[in-house]
Amino acid sequence: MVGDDLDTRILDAAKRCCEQWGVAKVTIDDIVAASGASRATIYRLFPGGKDVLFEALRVRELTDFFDVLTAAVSAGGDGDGEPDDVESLIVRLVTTATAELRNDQHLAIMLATAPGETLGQLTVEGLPRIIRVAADYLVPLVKPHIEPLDPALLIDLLVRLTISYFLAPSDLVDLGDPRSARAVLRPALHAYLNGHPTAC
Amino acid sequence: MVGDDLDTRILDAAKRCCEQWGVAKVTIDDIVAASGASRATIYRLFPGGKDVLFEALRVRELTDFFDVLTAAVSAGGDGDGEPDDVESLIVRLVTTATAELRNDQHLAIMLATAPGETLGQLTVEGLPRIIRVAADYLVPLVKPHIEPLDPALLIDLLVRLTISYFLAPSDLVDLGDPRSARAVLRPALHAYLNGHPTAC
DNA sequence: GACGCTGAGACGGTTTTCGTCTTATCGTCT
DNA sequence: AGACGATAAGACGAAAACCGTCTCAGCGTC
Repeated sequence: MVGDDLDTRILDAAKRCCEQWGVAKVTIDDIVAASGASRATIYRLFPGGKDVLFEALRVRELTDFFDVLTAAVSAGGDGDGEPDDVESLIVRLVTTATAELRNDQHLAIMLATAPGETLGQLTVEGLPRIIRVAADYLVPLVKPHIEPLDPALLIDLLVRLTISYFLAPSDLVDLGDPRSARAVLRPALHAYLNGHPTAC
Repeated sequence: MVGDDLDTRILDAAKRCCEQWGVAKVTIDDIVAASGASRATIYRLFPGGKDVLFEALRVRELTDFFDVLTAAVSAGGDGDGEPDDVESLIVRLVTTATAELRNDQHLAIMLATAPGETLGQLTVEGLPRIIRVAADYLVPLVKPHIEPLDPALLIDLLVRLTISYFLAPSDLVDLGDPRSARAVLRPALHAYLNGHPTAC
């Protein structure tokens, strides 16, 4: 932790400050105090101040998330020689992502201490980026299985569903459970693959 | 909750703000927004601003605490006709107070989100007031049993012990457990009653 | 209708925060 | 050793946030 890069140290400090006070209440000086870096250094590494810094933090959190997700999904291929069918791949993506969200300590704290800010990042301002990064990571994974259809649309849909069921769990569906996830996704997925993208 | 007194509404709002951001980061405008009261009203009810307001909040929390404590201890008198011996009374006080501290949701949140501030209120700046209020409530309870000794000294001691064991539980003592509490308190109590206030 | 209480918010003064800049220190490379 | 880049510390003026007070309008009560 101590020997990390300077920018990592600063982002970690910003993350801690965030958890304590919420983005809105954190000042650059708080991050200076928490990171041990000097004000000048912070502005050199993140020119633009708080906005740029927290933007960088969000990007890092997001890529970390998808690094873990893709690693877990790739490693978890059952036989790991023969690729599974699309449906199994999708189910594994969704269930793993759901589990990762539910285990995310930082996210839980942020939702508890600054629900407004955090919900915004998950559902409004932040959603386009989430979908973009998700596409970067996951399109290559699913594309070979569903060509020639557009994989980006599928990912877009899955991201929205996963986040919605994470934020507001349903009595009828549990996307953390492979059985339930498969039951929900199968019809939509087949419709999609047969050229009838789900209504909406 | 809505029909409460204005000052109660404002103090409740201040409490919520506190839990979210810690006293240091809360502004009058935050409390205005959270309470629905206007800035003018807040300054009229708490002339002096944030300091006075949070002071009032601490006093309220404190008196609430001891209201609950004395009610529980009084009601919990085993036969409730014949008064117990001093030792049993003291043990009941300490165990009940410990349980109340451990169940205090607000206190737990404050200790988690603003440990520095909160610890200060429990151990340094705030301790004199805690002891003073404790004395107001508890001296009448114990005085009849230990006259002609000074009950204030005993209360002072018990407050400090209870807070210390709450903040830093020991492997050897559990002041939430009557058996353990009695074992710890009996020797000190007897020494005190026999005119040898515990060394220190 | 007069009166008191309250919410809304304007206002100037103060404090905090920002973003830049300078200086001193430290480690590294030559 | 000496030059150099990176960094911590913190000074500085400008901008923003915050404070405490004040006015005013709305609303219920007498």
